[in-house]
Amino acid sequence: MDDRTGTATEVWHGLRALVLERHDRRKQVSEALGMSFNRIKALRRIAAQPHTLRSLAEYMVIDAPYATLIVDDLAKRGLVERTANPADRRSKLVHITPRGKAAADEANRILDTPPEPLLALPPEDLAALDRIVNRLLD
Amino acid sequence: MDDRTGTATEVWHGLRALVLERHDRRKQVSEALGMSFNRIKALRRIAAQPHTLRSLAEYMVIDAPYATLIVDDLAKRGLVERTANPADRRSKLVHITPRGKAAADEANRILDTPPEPLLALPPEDLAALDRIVNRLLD
DNA sequence: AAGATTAGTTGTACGCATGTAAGTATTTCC
DNA sequence: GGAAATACTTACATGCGTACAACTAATCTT
Repeated sequence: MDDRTGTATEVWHGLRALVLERHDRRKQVSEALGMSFNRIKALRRIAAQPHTLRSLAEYMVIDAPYATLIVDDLAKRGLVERTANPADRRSKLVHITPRGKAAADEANRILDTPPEPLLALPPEDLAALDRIVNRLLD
Repeated sequence: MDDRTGTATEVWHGLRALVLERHDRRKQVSEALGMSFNRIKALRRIAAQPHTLRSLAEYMVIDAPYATLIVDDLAKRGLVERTANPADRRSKLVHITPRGKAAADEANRILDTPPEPLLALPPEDLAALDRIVNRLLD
């Protein structure tokens, strides 16, 4: 392993530690909303835009029966609703309810709040990080 | 939200996307080793150094019965062994076997390999990222 | 030495994630 | 118009993660 790969490995290790260990909020948000993280993931997705069960399943990388089960659960909680899809009467559009929107907002608030050390970074470091992360996502 | 917080939020979002979505290897490593990610986490920890069940449970943030279950499973696979703890005969030391070490190495190889975009970064960006990530971990 | 504490195990229970099979309604393809 | 494909649902099975109660063995406290 050359020096370059060594540094990259160290950086990758650090990034994983930050996101998966040091500042993981998945348990916190699950407890706050009283549902599994997978339910929350589906809820946030539906809050962003209505989905058919099929497109939701694709996004979540789950099978159709499990998508049905998750939407059933969210609907039972009053957070989403199934409506007819005018474009294809086989499928149904799942969209967010006001209560669901509030719950999704709360989840996003918890998940998206940057960790304190990130806010404490010198402005030039934060700017550099922003630029580099965006490059990595390209 | 001021500009600073806005940038930090965007960065945090990007970091989460990189680690949790774009380059998540947890499923891959689970399939490669034929065991759940939690088993692999315990295996890697024991490979790094022997642990009592108690210290393993503490590290994993699980309760004692589940620690017993995980170690039972790893032992059944021939990856770890329980030995007497000379310092305290109530407890047992769980240490890695040669086969377990090989499995842990394989898991680490998969998990620690930096994503391609990280390796493709200009050297000065990689160095800056290394410095900033280490600062975030302080 | 007796009682309290600690380490580990066993059993039991429940929710969640995942997969498979089978069925209905609707649409698409020929 | 009939066959095939698609969207969704229902039912069932299994492994995993989490929690709690009860138990044994060893150690610590006083």
